[in-house]
Amino acid sequence: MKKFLMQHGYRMTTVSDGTEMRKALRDWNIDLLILDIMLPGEDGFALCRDVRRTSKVPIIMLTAVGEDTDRILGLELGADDYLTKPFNPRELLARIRAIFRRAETGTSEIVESSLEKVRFGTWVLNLGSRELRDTDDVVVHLSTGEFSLLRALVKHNKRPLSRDQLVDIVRGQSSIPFDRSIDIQISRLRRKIEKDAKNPKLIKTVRGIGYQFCADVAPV
Amino acid sequence: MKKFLMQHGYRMTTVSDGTEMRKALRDWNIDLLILDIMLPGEDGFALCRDVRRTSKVPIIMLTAVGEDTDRILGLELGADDYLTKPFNPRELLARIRAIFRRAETGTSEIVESSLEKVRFGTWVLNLGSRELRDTDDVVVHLSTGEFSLLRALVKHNKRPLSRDQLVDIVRGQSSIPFDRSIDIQISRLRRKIEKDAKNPKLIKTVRGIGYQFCADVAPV
DNA sequence: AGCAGAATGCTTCAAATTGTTACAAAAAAC
DNA sequence: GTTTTTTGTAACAATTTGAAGCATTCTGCT
Repeated sequence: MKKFLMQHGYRMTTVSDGTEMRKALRDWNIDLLILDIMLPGEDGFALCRDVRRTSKVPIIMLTAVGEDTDRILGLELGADDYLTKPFNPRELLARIRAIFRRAETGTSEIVESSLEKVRFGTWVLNLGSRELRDTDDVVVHLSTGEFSLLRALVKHNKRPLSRDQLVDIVRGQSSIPFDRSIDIQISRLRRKIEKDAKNPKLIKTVRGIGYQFCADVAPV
Repeated sequence: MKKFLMQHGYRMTTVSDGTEMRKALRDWNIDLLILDIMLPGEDGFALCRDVRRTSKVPIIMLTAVGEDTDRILGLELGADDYLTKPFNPRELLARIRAIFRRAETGTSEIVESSLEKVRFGTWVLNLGSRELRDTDDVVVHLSTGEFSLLRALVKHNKRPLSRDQLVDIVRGQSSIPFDRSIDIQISRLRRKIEKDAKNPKLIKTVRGIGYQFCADVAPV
């Protein structure tokens, strides 16, 4: 499964018990947790409830038993989805995508509405009114695409995003091979928000990966 | 199912085909859509894809066939979850709760019936008398179409609306291809309510999508 | 170092999208 | 029936965007 998902563009970390899981959650930026119910030591339900106490990371639970009660228990404990073994790997893929799509749309809307403005560097970005202002309150006009791109980068602050991911977020579709449009949008965005576009401090290039928003982002 | 869910505290509206569904989505603030695949006329997949084009409302799909491909198709088309008939009503309830937990929200949509007047920017819009006044109480005359358009935008405050949606709301019919009439109405509306029609602060264009009302809207 | 190949930056330009004006048709008011 | 208002069409202007292509930078290697 790890191999399959990595082939489809996800970075994976596998762990073998609850202790390792907690370590991984602490050491990495985990975006999604796939959790089996049958485990050595603590079972999946216990881990799920435990994770939910401190984190909102999406959880998909796997179970060999297709009992209704198990499904209900998992969902009540805070799992986001569940899958009965044996399952079609493509269905797992579809469910992962569904969760991430939700994370882009549904969840982020909440975050956005409660998190109306963010500050980074000398800028304040208003996510509701789509306005970017510097500390003197001067508005810098961003085109629709520039705003979308900046919003995506800021939202995934401190994480490198691949061009594919960015195209997906900004245009809502997967990119064609050799698509360079993101590079150009990045270039235009840098020209507007970087003091020195040659030495970008906010949007850095991660060679071989994509781009990463590096400044601290704070709610206003 | 309607009765069951209403007993558990949800308000429900049931419809019998795609046309009724679209009308309900337009006329109500729908928080969640439960969609059967087997339907008269367009099937659930078609409706799901169609809804996703314009809305992010969570969708749970129901199907009698437990085929993997069906599940995958539904999720790929933008459904948020999926349930095989026959199902335990409590599982449906658990999944509905899971979705609402993910999207714990008071949507920013204004409930029309309960609101007589709203304030945004320097304006107060009286939805009953259809009057727009500035802070000096000076009435700015809006034509029928302009008022409808403004009301639609304000109601779906902070969400981009496509031209199709807007035509649909304003004229009650779907638009012909390449209909630019909304653009012109937007232009006329901006001339009346924006301080600087060249740099709109209230009604912004979302390229490739439509228009979005960006100002904060508060009940008066 | 120096070099080749790959990845990224950026300019130019054309296509697509959107904004706006002028004017005519349609509707409403008188 | 006439006048006024509203609305849509056509046309053109402005903006935004992405493709092509070359320049630049980076990486691994000698």
